[in-house]
Amino acid sequence: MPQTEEPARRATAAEVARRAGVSPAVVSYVVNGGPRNVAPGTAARVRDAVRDLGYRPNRAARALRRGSTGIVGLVIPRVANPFMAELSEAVQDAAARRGLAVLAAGSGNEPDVERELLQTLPRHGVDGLLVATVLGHADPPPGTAPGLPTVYLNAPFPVGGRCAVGPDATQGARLVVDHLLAVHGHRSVALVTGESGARRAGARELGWQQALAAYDAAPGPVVRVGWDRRGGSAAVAALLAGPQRPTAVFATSDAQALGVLHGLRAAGVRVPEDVAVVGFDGIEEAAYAAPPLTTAKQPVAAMAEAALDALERPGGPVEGHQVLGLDLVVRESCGCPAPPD
Amino acid sequence: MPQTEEPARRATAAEVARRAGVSPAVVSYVVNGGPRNVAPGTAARVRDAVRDLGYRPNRAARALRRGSTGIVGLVIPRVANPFMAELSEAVQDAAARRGLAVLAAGSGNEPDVERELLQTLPRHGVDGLLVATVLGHADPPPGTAPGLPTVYLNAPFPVGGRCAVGPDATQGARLVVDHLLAVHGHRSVALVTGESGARRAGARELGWQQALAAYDAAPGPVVRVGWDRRGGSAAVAALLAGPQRPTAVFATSDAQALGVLHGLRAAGVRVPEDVAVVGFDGIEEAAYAAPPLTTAKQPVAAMAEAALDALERPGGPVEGHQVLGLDLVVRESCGCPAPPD
DNA sequence: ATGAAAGCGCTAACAC
DNA sequence: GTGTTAGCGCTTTCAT
Repeated sequence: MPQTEEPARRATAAEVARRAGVSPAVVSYVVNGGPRNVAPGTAARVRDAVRDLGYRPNRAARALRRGSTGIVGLVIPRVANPFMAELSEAVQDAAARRGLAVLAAGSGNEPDVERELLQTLPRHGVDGLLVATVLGHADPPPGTAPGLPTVYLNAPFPVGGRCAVGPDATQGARLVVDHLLAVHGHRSVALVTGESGARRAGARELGWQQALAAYDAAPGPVVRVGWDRRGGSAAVAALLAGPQRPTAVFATSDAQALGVLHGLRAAGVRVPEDVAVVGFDGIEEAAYAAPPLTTAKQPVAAMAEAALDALERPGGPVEGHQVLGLDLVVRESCGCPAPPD
Repeated sequence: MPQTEEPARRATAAEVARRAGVSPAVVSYVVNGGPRNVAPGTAARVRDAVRDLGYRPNRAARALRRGSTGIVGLVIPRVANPFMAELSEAVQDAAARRGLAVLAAGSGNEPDVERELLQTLPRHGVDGLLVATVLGHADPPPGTAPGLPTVYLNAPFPVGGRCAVGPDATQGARLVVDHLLAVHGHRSVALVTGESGARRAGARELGWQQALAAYDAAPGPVVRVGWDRRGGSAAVAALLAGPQRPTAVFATSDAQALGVLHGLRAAGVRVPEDVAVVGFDGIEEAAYAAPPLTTAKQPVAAMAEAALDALERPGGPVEGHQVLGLDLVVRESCGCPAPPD
């Protein structure tokens, strides 16, 4: 066992100070790089002592004293929702770059649970809160602890009186639907989207309408289902039952689009030959669908950065709505050819 | 604005005490239900004051005093890994039931980052650590902070000197491969698994070998690739290139299996007609693959519960390895018929 | 049954 | 440039 045995009990700043022959204040100055200067020699002695003792500042004490913990809370519907998982990862990465840790909590899509999370997370001493809802952001938004910096993430619309960042959902929707119309000549494009009432559906729905309008195409059938794969799968019956079957489908989330693909396959309908399908989100899974899904990719990394920027802004996040553009990712489900090997 | 305006600054125990006409000690007794008794009338007054003031104990102060935070750390490779997302969700749910919060951090599959996380997470004041690696658990395991309760999650093998809980990976692998052999009569089953050196591959590989041996079938080709979809996809070339093409493929993760499906489709090979494919993990996505994937479902909820039980055990987690069984989930990729509608 | 008071470990204002 | 010291808000021992 050549390994140096670390002390079971953690060293305190006072112990470091004693060992370095200085006062605890100086230890603090050195560890935190301020607020007062320390002579180079002294600082070196302190750093040695810190190393020798394996000293790590006690987070709780620091938090108590400073009133901040270096932890941000993240409220999402479900981590197992693939898009939310990718967004979470982006948030974690961005947070890690800033020396912040992320306390994530899933609401299970339950507004009540979400409301409760907004109460309990602050109790865990988070410095700020990132709230990403699928259900759509109610107006007024559910109250977060007053005084706790909060930014709404993945918000397609402004959130009354709050700071929000999100995708330019209308632009993204227009992008994929326009592709269907312009490149593949579709004129009957169905919409598969979330339960009505969710404001989030609105922005994507609007993009679909706008794209259609630009080509003088009448809106195809609209079917409202859950935001997940199961919802998309369930939508297929309605899609196929209508008087005239649409030639293309725009699903407002990739999960729904994947469900649509699944349902279509079970029904023996070929994609893209019989019906073209496009999604929205740009999750990794979409690239591995059969056929690979054409979709609009959300700028998750940029959204995460923007949200943390807003959260860390001195003076707190400022009311407003920052939207980021999406990119079109063309694959085969729209009817485009597979890329040459 | 009928809403009661909450005070911007949080109420302290002292304020509650003043309002209830008692001492801070009594507030603590009431809030924590101990360690001393309080007269019912007094307790009621305190509870009223707590409600009126919207009092929430300051976590940092409590943590400082008690030396525990109610936060457990979770180290995973990537949240965007679908299986890890489902495992995370299970951990979060189980933790929430116990009043614990989860601080999750992804290592991006980098052993160095993981080692670093094991150092930094404790600094954030977590009470315990759950470590779930894909890379396989090195022996000896990377050192966590001494004295910090740690349990290895998703560990298919015992972790030297540590507490570990994981799937009975060998049994799970046997389950799916046996299905291929017994029900569908395959005798040439290829293995798609992770980079060699990862001990985790071993358990699943062993199950494959055992199932084959039980039927006197020779081991099919083995191809080692990354644990993700891309790995599975990349494995296809090797699978198809061999002297005699296997009639079935066992991929040791669903992600790999999904990649195999993708690669096979691109190569124009039909599943299950030309080649059967089975996976391992039981992620939601598998149900929506084309064709829907037959797989072994990991008991994520039970593993999460077991891990937290171990973590919370008075006296700390105890060395050992607890394995939980998997269930066979039969779908179409093995050659079984689609369930009647 | 209740209160007074010490102190968890750290930071930063203030004194030298 | 460095030391002294007063708390941050809470829990809990000890005294009443």
